[in-house]
This record gives sequence, C-alpha cells and structure tokens, in this order.
Amino acid sequence: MKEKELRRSLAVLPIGTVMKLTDLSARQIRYYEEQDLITPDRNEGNRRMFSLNDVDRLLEIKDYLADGINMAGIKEIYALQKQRAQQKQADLDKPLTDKDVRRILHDEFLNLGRFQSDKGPNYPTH
Amino acid sequence: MKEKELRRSLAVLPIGTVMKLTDLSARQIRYYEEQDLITPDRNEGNRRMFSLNDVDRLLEIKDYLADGINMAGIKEIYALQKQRAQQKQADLDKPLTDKDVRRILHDEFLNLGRFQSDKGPNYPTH
DNA sequence: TAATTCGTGTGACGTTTTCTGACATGTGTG
DNA sequence: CACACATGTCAGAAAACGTCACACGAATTA
Repeated sequence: MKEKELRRSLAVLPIGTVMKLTDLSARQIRYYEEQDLITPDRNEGNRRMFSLNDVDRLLEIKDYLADGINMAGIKEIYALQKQRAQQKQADLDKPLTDKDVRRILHDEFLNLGRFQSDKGPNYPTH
Repeated sequence: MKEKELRRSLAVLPIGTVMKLTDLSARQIRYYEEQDLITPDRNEGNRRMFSLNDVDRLLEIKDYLADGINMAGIKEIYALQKQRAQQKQADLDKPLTDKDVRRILHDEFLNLGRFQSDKGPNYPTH
C-alpha cells in the first residue's frame, strides 16, 4: 500500500481543478493555506500544486466549517490528530517499557474471566 | 469498483503535470492526440485536461515507441483492443445462440475425462 | 454603540502556462 | 533524391494563477 500513499500525496493538481473538485473559491483555498490548514507544493513557476490528500482535507475543512467550527477549532483538530499520529509512530519505534508490560499484563488479567459468567468480577477498567 | 474507474477517468490534470508524469514534451503529447491515440478533455478555456487513464496510455505509447512500433502500429493495437472490448460487451449483452450452446456442451464433453487418468482421450482442443 | 475580528468577495496588475499554426530538422525508406 | 515521420522551436494570443489591497457582513468585544 506504499505506492497508493505516494500517489495520493503527489502534488499534481492546479488550483482550478481543486476548485471544481471541492466547490471552494480560490480565495477560500488560499486562505486555508494561509491558516496552515493545508500546504500545497509550488511548481517552478510558483503555481500551487495540490495532491489528492489536499483535496480530501479541503473537503473535510468544508464539512467542519459547515458544522460551525471556526479556523481555530479546525487547527486544533489537526494539531491533535498530528500529535496522536506522532505518538503512534513513537510507540512503534520504541520497545515496551517495564511499566507498559505490567499494564498490559494487568489488563489481560482483568479480561480473563470477562466472558465466562454473566456476572463476572466486574473490576473497574482503570 | 465503479468509483475507482470514475476517479481514473476524471480529467483533472493540465498538460504541464502530464509532461512531468510521463517525461514527454508538450509537442509529443499534442501530436499523439492529433493521431487519435488519446482524447483529453478540454476545460472552458480550451485547455487540455487529462485523466490518470490518459497518463497510463501515454506511458504505454512511450513503451511501444521505444519498442520500435510506429504510430500506425500503435493505432492498430488500440483499434484491436477496442474491438475486443466491444465484442466482450456484446457477448455480455446478448443471450447465447444455439450454436454457442452446442459449442459449449461440446467443450465440456471434451473436458470430462481430462483429469481422470494420466493418458486421457487427448482429443485435439479445436 | 463603536471598534475589531473573521471569513470571503472582488479588482488590479504582473507572470506563467497553454493554445494554435507554421516552419525546421534528423532519420529512415521507396 | 524526394518524401514521410516524429519531434523541436518560435511567435502571438488567450487563459490561469500569483500577490496585494480594499470592502463587507456577521459575530464578538470594549
């Protein structure tokens, strides 16, 4: 699936195409870039070039706005998402700590009897 | 999979992008269009707009040319492909004729003993 | 109420991209 | 040699896009 990811992040679309695809005005798209919600590439002639991922994000932004969320809110949403993704990557990179191992074992013990009787131990989950 | 087909045939790429994606010159791309090897859309301003399918085909054309096949040959290849595709569609559309049914039954008979002994009847397949 | 902020529209003006059409060129082929 | 093929190149015009500035209505704040 690495190739598909690459394709989706290839910056190949000019703003005119993106306008049609998203039904947003050039002004809107440029403003969202100004607000760092998207960061399209530039070609040699300084034209913005967008990827399919950019288009997806623009459609998301449109939805958030329609839901009454403002720029600041949307920025926060993406900041949280980014944070979460980075944490996830860090988790994959680093081996488990002793503390993690204990927690996992603990959780497994908690779940041991869970589906054996209707009224199990019912420990609190944390 | 209908959606994917649609995406691949959406004309969203300007010629500049296609040039980079295919490493062909604008002159070459326009010439191949002139030869009816591709038929990109036009936007309201008369600019050519290409789909991913167009890009694929251009890469194919490039390969054929590299193999020493000339325009006429490539045209013929695509004409045959089109013909085959149309026939396939026609087959799907029309019910089987009596002749088809007889042929199919015949083939099935031929295949009946095929995998039962190492040295089967070994009839010619046609 | 007056001032400010937010998200967007609009216009001016300059640069880049693309269009068509014409002519040039190198490489084969009859 | 003359010709066809595939491509390069140039010119002039039109379309698309860039930035910058100003405007505006709705919401917020002083």
